[in-house]
Amino acid sequence: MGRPPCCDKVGVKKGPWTPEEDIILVSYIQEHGPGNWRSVPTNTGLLRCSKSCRLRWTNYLRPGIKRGNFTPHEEGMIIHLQALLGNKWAAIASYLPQRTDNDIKNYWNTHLKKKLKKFQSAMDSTAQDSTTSQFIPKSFSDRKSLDFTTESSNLRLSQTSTTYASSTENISRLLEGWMRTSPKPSNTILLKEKLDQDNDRLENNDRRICSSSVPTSLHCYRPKVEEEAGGDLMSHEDYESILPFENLNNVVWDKSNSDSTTVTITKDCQNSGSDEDHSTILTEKKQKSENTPPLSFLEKWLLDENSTGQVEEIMELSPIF
DNA sequence: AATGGGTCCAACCGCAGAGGA
DNA sequence: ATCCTCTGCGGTTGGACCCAT
Repeated sequence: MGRPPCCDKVGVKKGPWTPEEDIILVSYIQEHGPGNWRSVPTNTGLLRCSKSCRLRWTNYLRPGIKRGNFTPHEEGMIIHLQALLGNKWAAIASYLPQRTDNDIKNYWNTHLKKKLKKFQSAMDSTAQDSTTSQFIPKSFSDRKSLDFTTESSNLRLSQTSTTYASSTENISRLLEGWMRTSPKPSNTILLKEKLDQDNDRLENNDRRICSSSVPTSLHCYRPKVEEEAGGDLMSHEDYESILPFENLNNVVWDKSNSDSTTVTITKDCQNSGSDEDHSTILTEKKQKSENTPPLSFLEKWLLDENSTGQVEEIMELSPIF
């Protein structure tokens, strides 16, 4: 009785996209802008369903997507945000605007889960003789789906790009210029506005975080740089400057409430010239679990921009553990 | 060189929510 | 209120690739 799958029509092509298809899709979007995906296959002659076109654009062809290896800092952010938010990849991706949720999800499933599992097992093995196990966030230790494979996934980190992957990167680069001058898509809203809304929600929600308070799909409302109308659109620099975690300089754990722990993460907005409205990037009210410390050293280094070396160190999981 | 197993990731699937008619 | 379309999201998978034998 359910709706038939959207892509099961006869004649609808599946499988990897070819460069020719990408060019057709990109050309069409250059002309009409993203959106109204239903009409894309019809108008372009692409033998793809609308959903496939949207996904291809969102995950690969859209300008501003960073491909290639994740930096240790990005890894740390993903690990921390995953611990905070769970598998809310879109929400996590909103804090890494250059990465897609699909990318982050894949990276988590293929790399980080294993690393964390190794880390956890290593910590478990030393838990008997010390209190170090308390440093593992409960959110990590509760993860049930972590698989325990210990193969050397790092060896494959650099293998990813195929020739065609680099060609899509080139298409994205080409589009960068277009995005700077094209009219604003209908679904684009100001990031500032969005953050204000999020902050308002946070205020109204007793400054506690919930999944809906996290800006989702930030890509969709990433402001255009050098927007023609000027107005209060942010510059690219402003936009980058308010990215959460980029300049974290203050992490406050509020334990005043005995039933919960609230962490408020703030950053300097030195570049934006405004340090009040957007300074509170992420406020979380975590349910306080039995022995979970409010801020483990692990979380701290994840949040500490200057701890990249430590991130790499722990990520490499030296035999010390 | 052949091949079999392991790994990775691009793409697909199915569901749910939003919004309009 | 209901239906339909569009879009977003998270989970899953198939094929390509790598490596050891």
